[in-house]
Amino acid sequence: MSNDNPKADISNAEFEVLDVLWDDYPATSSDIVERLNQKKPWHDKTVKTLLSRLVKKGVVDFDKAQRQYLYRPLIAREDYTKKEATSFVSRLFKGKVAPLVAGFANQNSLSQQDVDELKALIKQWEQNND
Amino acid sequence: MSNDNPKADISNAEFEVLDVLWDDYPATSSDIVERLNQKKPWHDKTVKTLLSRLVKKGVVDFDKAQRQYLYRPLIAREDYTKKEATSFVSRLFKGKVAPLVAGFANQNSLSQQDVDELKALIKQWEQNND
DNA sequence: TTTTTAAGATTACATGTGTAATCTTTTCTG
DNA sequence: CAGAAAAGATTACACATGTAATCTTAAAAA
Repeated sequence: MSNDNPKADISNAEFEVLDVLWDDYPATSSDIVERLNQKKPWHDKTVKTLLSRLVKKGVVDFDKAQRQYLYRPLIAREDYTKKEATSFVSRLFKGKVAPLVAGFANQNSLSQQDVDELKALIKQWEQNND
Repeated sequence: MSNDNPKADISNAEFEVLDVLWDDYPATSSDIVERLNQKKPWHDKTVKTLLSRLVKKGVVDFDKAQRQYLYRPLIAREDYTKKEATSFVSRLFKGKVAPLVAGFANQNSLSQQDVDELKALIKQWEQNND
């Protein structure tokens, strides 16, 4: 069954499942359980429940392969994270990213690599907006 | 009653209340309701409930002034947003801010001002980490 | 072929959350 | 002073979420 308009929010636990699914798919529920168990000691029944909820919410779908299901995400990780980031920044920082980055900076959570990447982004941006 | 270790998560609705409280405090519940109503059509009973929950969670406290309460936050907005941002970025972007900013950039959500601020942050950072 | 197993479906259940309504008590108002 | 209004406390209630256990069914094993 497919759902063309993914709705509803994805809960924290559901996100963890989606997260490992994004890493590599299609995947069976056992695959997913196994990957999750590298990090979270979740019961396989729990993971199945979360998968079902994701399917019901229209963000994951599956194809049947014998008696197992092969799950795959219906939304791209980048689209999801972009949307979430936008809403997060809008809620907590009035839509401005700089203050968020400032928090990282004054917390010593910025690495040289982060800074290099930010500089590259800025250079790129300036080329497009001269 | 005061609670020295603010625990528990702040829900979305609770955050909205805290958000306007941060804007100016101490404030009575009516003040808060009024400010919120600039944006959200929330019933005053609803706001009271949210305030109570914030108090119970130890993130807001109050002093009695006659029969009204004067509410004030027990945590600073900056501390809260910093913590939330860290956990958000860690969950969705493996802890790296740059990819988050990249999402904004390629979505045309970066303004000249954002870029200026980011450049200033970077300059600052480089001075501290030469 | 009978039995065991394992996949997914269904059910469970406590706690959180959104969204108030009602209750209690204390001050205004007339 | 009696009644109305208003502040906070308590109660309500449906839906979401975390976290599974049980049920059903089909496939694999003996």
